[in-house]
Amino acid sequence: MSSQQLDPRELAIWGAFLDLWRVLASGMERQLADAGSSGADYQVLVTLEEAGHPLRPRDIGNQLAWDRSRVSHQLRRMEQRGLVTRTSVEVDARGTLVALTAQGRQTLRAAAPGHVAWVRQNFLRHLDDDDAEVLTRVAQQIVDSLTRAE
Amino acid sequence: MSSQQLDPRELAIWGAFLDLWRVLASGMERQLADAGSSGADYQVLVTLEEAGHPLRPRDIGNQLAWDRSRVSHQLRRMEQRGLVTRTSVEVDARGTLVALTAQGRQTLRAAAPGHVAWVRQNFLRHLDDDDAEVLTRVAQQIVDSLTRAE
DNA sequence: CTCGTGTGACTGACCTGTCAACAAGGAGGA
DNA sequence: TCCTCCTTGTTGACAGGTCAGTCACACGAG
Repeated sequence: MSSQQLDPRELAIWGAFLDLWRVLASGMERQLADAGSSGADYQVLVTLEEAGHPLRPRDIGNQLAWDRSRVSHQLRRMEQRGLVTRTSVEVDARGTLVALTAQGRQTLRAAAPGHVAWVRQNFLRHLDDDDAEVLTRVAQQIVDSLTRAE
Repeated sequence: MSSQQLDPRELAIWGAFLDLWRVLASGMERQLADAGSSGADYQVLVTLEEAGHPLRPRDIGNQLAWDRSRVSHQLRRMEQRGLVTRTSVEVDARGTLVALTAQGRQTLRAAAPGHVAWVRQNFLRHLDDDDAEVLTRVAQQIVDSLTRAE
């Protein structure tokens, strides 16, 4: 029942999931690279575009569940590449406002359709309604459980 | 049918999966760090232990689906930390043999039970037989599809 | 034999992510 | 006011990963 090793049935499930994880991660990253972006850049760009207005690093971090340090490093790199700007004008003197540049918006527009098509083609297409229900329910349950446990 | 955005139903599925991915990755990495290891170290240690004898970097790479460069960097770091040794004695003069050290074996023994328990507690526990069947089937199908497409 | 091609492994440059430390600004109570 | 504590954001050091380039060797065709 609780040995030191996963039994074959457990291993088949967990191994299949790990393989899925690996090929989806590398495939998605490759697709975004072909479109001139990257996973991290894309997530930040989408977050800013959907908000419709400049955001503080804190809000980006909350949205993506990234820690402050990661957000800061990522924004510095994206600023150097001309995708976003940071301005310190703010009510809270600690704060920074991060805004999309024209180039950032254009990078997002160039990458988004291919990304959406990739997700449909390589993930959603393989799920019928019942599969999708199972996957969504299980995923939410695991996320809830792990999030509450923190 | 094929708009530029994911519709709400698609987004619920894909978003749930991305969240699952994120919490499992960070949780698993944290658990292994608490046990004195890391995801990359652990995979290499398990591969070597299960083989039961020293392996060549090529074989480790094939087993884990890592490229040669990644394997080489990882082994260099693990050798510096005393987890493995590399010896150049070999029939094929290009080859290297990678072996576990006592410390490597001990690190694995210290990490394995907690890792297995973590996978059961945070992943397998949430899947009944039907869920597991759906997940395994879908994962294999997606992996096959993406692997063949390379 | 030797030439060409493929394989095994390493390295350096560079990008990404985590952690710990830090600086500096708010916010509230004694 | 002053003290304390929390929040925001940055940075440096480091582990991890990808990519391109390099070197040595293996091996079959001719």
